Amino acid sequence: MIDAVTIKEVKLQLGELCKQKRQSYDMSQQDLAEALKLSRYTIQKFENGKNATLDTVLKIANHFDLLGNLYQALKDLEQNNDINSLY
Amino acid sequence: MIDAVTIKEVKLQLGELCKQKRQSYDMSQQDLAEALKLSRYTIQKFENGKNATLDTVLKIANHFDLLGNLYQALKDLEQNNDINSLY
DNA sequence: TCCTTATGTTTATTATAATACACAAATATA
DNA sequence: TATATTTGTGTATTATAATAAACATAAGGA
Repeated sequence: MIDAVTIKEVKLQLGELCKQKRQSYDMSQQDLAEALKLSRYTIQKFENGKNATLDTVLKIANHFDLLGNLYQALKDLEQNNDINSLY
Repeated sequence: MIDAVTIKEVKLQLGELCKQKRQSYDMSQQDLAEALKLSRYTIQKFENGKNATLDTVLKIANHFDLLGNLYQALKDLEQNNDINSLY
């Protein structure tokens, strides 16, 4: 029996990923905020799993070069090929 | 030379995926809105590529059973294993 | 220890996503 | 054709994400 993943868990994981990617580029929250023309508070809240807008999430994803992969994954899903079915 | 995917394109693709999944379940925008306790206008705007909140996107993803895959993909990315590197 | 930097948190304000209507225009369905 | 259903759009209001500024608290380096 596998526990269902919750929306809250996904948001926390998104924040964790942002933090980890940001640190891997040796950037502070302030650095990332300035690079994306967002406020540090927006980054701060996102990294701690709070709600955000799609634009904010995608700006961050784009900065870490994840937009192409995301787009392709969405295309695959549309053709009823979920990620797992590719193996 | 590959054109970079834009944030706008990702939002449009997200909307398309929502529409396609919704129709595959024979649901109207109204049906989906009621199931998720969102307004039809929110679904309408999302399907047409407008900005939305993370909560809205994840509610929709959850309804179409995509949350687990998304969570795992995020976990993989955190370990520097992007989707492509799995092949 | 002092000084700098990064992060967490608050308050107030602004911008905008979400809601709740209504109504028109398509798109089926009988 | 009619009729019903779905979708697109408009307007006003509400809820909340984003901003801006300040301040506290680490945590790290000189």
